[in-house]
Amino acid sequence: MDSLELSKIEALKNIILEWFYKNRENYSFRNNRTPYRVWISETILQQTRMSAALEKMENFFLHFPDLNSLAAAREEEVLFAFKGLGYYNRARNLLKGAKYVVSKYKDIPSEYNQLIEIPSIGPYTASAIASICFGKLTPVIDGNIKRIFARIFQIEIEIKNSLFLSQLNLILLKMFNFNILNPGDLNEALMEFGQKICKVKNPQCLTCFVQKYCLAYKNSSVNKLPFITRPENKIIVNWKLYFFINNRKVLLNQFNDFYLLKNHIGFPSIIEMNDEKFFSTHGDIYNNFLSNYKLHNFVNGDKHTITNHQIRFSYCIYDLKNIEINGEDLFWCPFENVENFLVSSGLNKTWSSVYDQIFARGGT
DNA sequence: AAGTCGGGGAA
DNA sequence: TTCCCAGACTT
Repeated sequence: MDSLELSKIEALKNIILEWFYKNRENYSFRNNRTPYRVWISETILQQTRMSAALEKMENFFLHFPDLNSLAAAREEEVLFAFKGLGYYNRARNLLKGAKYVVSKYKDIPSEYNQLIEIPSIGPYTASAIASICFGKLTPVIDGNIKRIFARIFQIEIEIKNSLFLSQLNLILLKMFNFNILNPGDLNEALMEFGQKICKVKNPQCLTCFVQKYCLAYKNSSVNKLPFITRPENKIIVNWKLYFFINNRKVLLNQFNDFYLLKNHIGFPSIIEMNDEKFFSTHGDIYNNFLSNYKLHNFVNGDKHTITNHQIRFSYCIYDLKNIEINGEDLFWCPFENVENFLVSSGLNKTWSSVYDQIFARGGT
């Protein structure tokens, strides 16, 4: 039985690798594969669609072409290079990681056990760097890998269950235990197979070259696998924004411990959800406006999603001419520079439409 | 072990 | 509308 399993795993490995070498995409991040570039590209790809990641990756490398330039950066610069990508702690942790590597190693180490100690690098990224850059036999586990093996081997266990992971690791251990010339290629082949053929929706089973090995196909359970528990419904959030205008400048607010987008720069805000309220600032602006926000007329703006929050933006515009502002977390910013401070897509979208309105009525 | 953290493309 | 993606970190 075990020998049958082994020969099946070896056949799978060979057939997927063969497909990969004929059909692999020429993604830009596959050029010039230094450990630094692999680290950054794999981090940007986390939980991010390929097309979106590809656009932003080159921009990041333009700002920070190598380890030392990243390690020397300010956090706001790194955050801004991550503009629109989401999960912004990835950016902060990249900076922490770069500083850590520079101080401890000077360059990125080659062993999995060293890599995983680096901030921002978890099991997936450590395995990716070790295999792609250093030829280590470290299988990566991402959503693709979980899906294709759950299907091929009919693993009917919820993917967050540790039992699922142990079964998957057993298979991967066998697959990566053969004489493999380039384990990095195998990792990428498995992921690309999941991305292009064994897709979440509309898997290409009828023409799939793995079909005869696939238990889920045999048992018509492809669309039921893998087992994934659905997250709860999104929390409805009302996010009220104040746009204070004065002489073609708008008042920006450094969020500190706000409810969402912590440490981002935005506009003075109130977040309402159920019976809870959160205020983005607590100085004069809070006393004169935010504390009595229900007296003001807010106009509905865009909808936006942040992880498990469904956000409804609304806003009002005030001319704050001749009013002094106190608060270390507040500052005036010329209209044309605002987009250099906003990182989140939701705030960018809202500012863009508000700016258009102000411009349409002649500016302020 | 469970909760947190963005955004957008596809169906 | 709903789903979920080349995950890591905190609690």
